[in-house]
Amino acid sequence: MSITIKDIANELDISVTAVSKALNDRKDISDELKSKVKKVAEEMNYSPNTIAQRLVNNKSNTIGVFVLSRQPEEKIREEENFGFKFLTGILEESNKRGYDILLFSTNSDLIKEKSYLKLCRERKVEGAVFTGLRLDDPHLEEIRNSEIPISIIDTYIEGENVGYVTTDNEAGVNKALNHLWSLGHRNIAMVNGHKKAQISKIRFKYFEKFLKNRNSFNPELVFEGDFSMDSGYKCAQKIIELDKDHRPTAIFAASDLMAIGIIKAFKDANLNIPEEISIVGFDNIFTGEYVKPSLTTISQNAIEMGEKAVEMIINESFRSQKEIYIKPELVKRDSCKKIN
Amino acid sequence: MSITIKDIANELDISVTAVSKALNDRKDISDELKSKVKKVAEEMNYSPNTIAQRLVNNKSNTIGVFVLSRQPEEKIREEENFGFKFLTGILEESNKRGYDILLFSTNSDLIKEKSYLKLCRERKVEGAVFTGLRLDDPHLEEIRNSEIPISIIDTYIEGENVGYVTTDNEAGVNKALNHLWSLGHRNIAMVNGHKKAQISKIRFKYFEKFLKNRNSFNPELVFEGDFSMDSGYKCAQKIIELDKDHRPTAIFAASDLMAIGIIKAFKDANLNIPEEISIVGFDNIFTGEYVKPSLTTISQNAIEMGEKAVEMIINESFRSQKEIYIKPELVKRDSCKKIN
DNA sequence: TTGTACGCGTTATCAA
DNA sequence: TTGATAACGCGTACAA
Repeated sequence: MSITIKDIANELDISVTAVSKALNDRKDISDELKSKVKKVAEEMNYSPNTIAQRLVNNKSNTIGVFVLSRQPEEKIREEENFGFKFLTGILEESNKRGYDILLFSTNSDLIKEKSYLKLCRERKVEGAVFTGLRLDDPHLEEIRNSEIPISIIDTYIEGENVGYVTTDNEAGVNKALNHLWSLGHRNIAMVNGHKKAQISKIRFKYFEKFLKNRNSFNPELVFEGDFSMDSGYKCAQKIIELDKDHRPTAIFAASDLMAIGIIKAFKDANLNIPEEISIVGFDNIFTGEYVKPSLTTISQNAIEMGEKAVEMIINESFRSQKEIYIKPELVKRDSCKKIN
Repeated sequence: MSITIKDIANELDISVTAVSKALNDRKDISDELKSKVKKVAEEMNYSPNTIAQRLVNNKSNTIGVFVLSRQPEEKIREEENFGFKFLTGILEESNKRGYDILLFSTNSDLIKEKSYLKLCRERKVEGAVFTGLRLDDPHLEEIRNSEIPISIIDTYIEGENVGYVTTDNEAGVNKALNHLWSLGHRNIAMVNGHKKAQISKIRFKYFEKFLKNRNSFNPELVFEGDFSMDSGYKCAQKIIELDKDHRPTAIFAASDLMAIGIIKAFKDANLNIPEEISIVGFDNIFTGEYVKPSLTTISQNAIEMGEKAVEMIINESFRSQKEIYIKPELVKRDSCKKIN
């Protein structure tokens, strides 16, 4: 049994009210008593019971976080989990502001039998952050109607209490394609993520727009992966099978993992990169710098995205701004080459 | 204001006690009432208030997790954070067993002004998992004397309620060195982590033992890094500066990040790997497969380590076993070569 | 300035 | 089988 304010009150032979007030530095209590109480509390190694405080204050000071996996679940054990990148920002921002982070896993029974929102409501979290939310998630409608403030990274959902933090995908796609275009590429393929991720649709939209504006869009050069390395590899194989005439000179991949898979496939087919084909990825994961050739990519500031997601929930003024776009950067490395 | 059992009681004109019992499937209540209550609860979209439940049951069902950074803090934003690997295991195991995960960040003010244990006590967590705990941590003594069950990944601390989960470092070091030894290497250097990490000391101990047993230990070939890539790079520079006669033919690095830094340094000095020198890392991070040459390394099963850390806390029988060693594997890739 | 009494939402005890 | 009451630890009107 731990020490409570009652124990302190008994020790000093005063009321629990006095102790509570003293510990909370209320001004309707003498400095003398304050210091006496604090001293004894210290001596007795008292820790306030947050649970009781939360109950009486009707405030949990907690934010729920759902790190779902963008990639297929069976692969997150091997590959870099991009979702955790956001977590760094989420964590620091929350703790800095005095909020606890309650973290939920993807494939727990918890989530399978209870909805995200039920988990949140039961714990009285004051907000929730989602990463990796898919469009075929069974609880989407519920999120839309949430009475709890929610911010979702990389998935836009219309809803009173739902905010959106994402990379400025239009800027990102344009930076990638501008880079390729300026290198002379006119025949550009896209290896996209799966359709269950909204960013796939969005990135495709801007991809299409960019090339259509330049009369260079070819729907046959759009391939669907699932963000994983494997899927990139498989899409690349299809590209390799194309007639030399129809083969694109460059590929824009919607994730670095897929880009790495693509590089692998080309290597396995004894085709050199960037000589045979140029590749641009998306994410700027750590590994991208170390593949051969090193990967040109669009860098997402995942940590800042995590921070903003939290800010949006906590900060009232922020909540009026329900869409936040983080600027991406083009990271030039060696997987692209000027066309001759 | 959310719905409480009181609201349900009013609605049905019965007592809150009856509602509570019905919702908890107590057997001293009629099936008829049970189903009636459950139906109404459903209709009213009732969610139990976990906070109140926890207060009255005096059970938080929560585990605290501290992901501290093994690498220097300023680098975790760029480099792969190995700590998050453990998190996957911790999360799934906890949620599976019905426990919530409360996650704390490294450099929050929270941790700076309050001790880890104070944070835990206030929140009444039933156990805590630490990763990346350093030997110069100011709260070490407090952890040792913790009244709350604690499991620490990769740092052994003697203490009534303190458990230890780690890779079997002796096996790991031996696998690495046996591999090099069998390739003919006799002049082997070590690039270790900083001394603030216990695994550094342990890995060094077995490194020394292995080579002393074979009369091949040379203390001048032991270098101290800090697990980061930079530090590996710098240690490698020192090795490169050595006379050709004294230069080792192989390096064992205590982390893959350092190993990658080493590879970089050698490349920058126009020295080929594995021709000039063989390298074995530790961790098996994702990137290791993609550096050139790909990195031979000792694979840690971080996910299993996370799971065990949680099991140890929750499972009573497990807690009697306070040390758990997870088997590492040698992953042979291209950074080692037979000596001629 | 201090203390009494009540309530937060829930469960447990015991009486009806 | 059901319900009144107390309790968990704390904060807060309001009274003293």
